[in-house]
Amino acid sequence: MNDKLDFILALARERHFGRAAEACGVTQPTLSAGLKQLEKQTGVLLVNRGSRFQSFTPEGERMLEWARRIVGDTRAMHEEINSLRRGLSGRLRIAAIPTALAMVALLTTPYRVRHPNVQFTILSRTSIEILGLLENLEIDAGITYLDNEPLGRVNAIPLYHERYRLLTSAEAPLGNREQVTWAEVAQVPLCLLTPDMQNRRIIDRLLRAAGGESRPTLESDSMILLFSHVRTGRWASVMPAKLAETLGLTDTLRAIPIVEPEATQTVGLVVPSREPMMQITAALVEEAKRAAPTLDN
Amino acid sequence: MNDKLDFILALARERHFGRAAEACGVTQPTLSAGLKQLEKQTGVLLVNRGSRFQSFTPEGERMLEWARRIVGDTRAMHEEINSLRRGLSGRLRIAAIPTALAMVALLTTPYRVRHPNVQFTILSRTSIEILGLLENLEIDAGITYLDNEPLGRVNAIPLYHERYRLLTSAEAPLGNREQVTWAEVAQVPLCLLTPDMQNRRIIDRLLRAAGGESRPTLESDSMILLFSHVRTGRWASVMPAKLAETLGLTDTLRAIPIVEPEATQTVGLVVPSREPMMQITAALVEEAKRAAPTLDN
DNA sequence: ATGGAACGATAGAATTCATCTATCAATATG
DNA sequence: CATATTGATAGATGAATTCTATCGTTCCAT
Repeated sequence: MNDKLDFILALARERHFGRAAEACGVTQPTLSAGLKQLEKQTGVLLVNRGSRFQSFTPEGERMLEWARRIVGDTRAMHEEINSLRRGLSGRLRIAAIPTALAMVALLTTPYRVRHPNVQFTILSRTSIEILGLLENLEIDAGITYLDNEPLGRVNAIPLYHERYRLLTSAEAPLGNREQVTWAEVAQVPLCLLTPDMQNRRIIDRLLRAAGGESRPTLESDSMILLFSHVRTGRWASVMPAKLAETLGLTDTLRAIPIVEPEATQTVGLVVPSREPMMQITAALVEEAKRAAPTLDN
Repeated sequence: MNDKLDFILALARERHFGRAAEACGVTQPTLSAGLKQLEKQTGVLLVNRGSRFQSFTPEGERMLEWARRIVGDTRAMHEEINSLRRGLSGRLRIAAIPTALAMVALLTTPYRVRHPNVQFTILSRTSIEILGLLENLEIDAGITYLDNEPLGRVNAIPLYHERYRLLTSAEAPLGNREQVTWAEVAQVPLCLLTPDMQNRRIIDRLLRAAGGESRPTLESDSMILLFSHVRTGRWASVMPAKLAETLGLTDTLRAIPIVEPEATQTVGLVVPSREPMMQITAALVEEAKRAAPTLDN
């Protein structure tokens, strides 16, 4: 009867019977029947439905909470038993904000040395999406901003402080400066992430605080796209220092510190706060604690 | 697949396939098949068996840990969903040490006023057994000594301090005293609990510390039996003050404080330390916290 | 209004899965 | 050495799950 809990988790994710069924690898009538069975067993309506999925009832919400925990524990159990047999193995699912993607390798590389049988899935997501995925057990860990959004029921391990650089060609206006102010940056046409990204919202906030306005010439949800534009020498962008370094600077491409204020954002690892942790996740937390001191130059 | 976890819990309790099967309400082959299925699924041997149950493998022990948690959470989930519908209901299973049995009513009575639909099962057990039952989810809460045994993964709520009285007829030797010493008590023939009870071991320890020896004339595992003997006026016993009061004193039956030292033992409620608690258990904890200040005169 | 698409519920058939009874082999016990 | 106990195995039965196919609503665009 406990495997039906997968159904209600999937339904919470998809908010759609058909898609939830597909996600569970069953047909839609099967999922419908499973939910109906849960409802019959508890004697309570779990889902408000009228020709389509509407919402969970309060009882459904509570069951959802428990289901997350129980399903998570069940997975953790199997994972741990497996580990006892042949060391840490399985697939570690991570989601990171785009600006942090470049540094994920600094965690995964030493991780892989220690635990060669673990496979990785790494997704690029917004900070909000990351928290949702964590909540729904669709990922094991996230890398995101720790300061702004309320994080929910997760453990956070700070990794480094994001510092901002104006990324621009040496020939462009401001291109020869040792540092620039946010007020000056506000005057430059920029390539920035789309507004659903927290990085963009942070930069917008800093620009506004400096009396400027954010009117980016170009928006994208891909850092690679932004960077490739800047690299032509005809565009400019604001990027975290670490990312700019990773992507590579040239003589003509400069990353100029932005001051007044010298803003920083804490970026860190977030994992579900469950006791005990899945070993595969615990090992990542270990790696993060090991790496953190060396990251923050 | 998750309902098979019941099997391994039962097997841990009974250490016997047949009895475990009976406890689960299935036949022995069913339980055997269920375990074999778990082993096939995880690919690990869980139980060492050679013509009979021997032990769990390390992997089995780990799965046992998880199974306790998962099964407990599953129960808690159903219980909570039920509560949302028609208030707190279900059966609250408590085990208490014999000397604390009399005061259980001080918790259950106000509990019942607040939650009339909850039924009770109350068992008399030794302190050791109580911890085992808690561990195996066979009871929801225990009432036992908090000071001595290591408690394990439980939350403890102190209720009161047990103080000791010599229970004896007024005509007997020492019967006219306002207080007696442990050394004096050691000289009297006593009715005491059997040595598997912690209360007995505590008293033995106190008697020995006073230079005496414990040679009780009569042993029993039932407080009622002890008390009924004392009541005849021809026997004496050492009992917690609270218990003596509850059972009722008469002109000829006196409860004399024992000093040098004036020993006390903390008695309290213990519940599984799981987050969140089952509501039915949480309500008992509330009751305990409410009652505790008024209990310790 | 009306036709069509999307969504979830329902019915009935096929099949898988769990459980039972009966029995066996191995081991412990006297 | 005889017997009882314990857990594994085999085959039959029955229950439960899942599937395919279809239906009734609702929503939306024409």
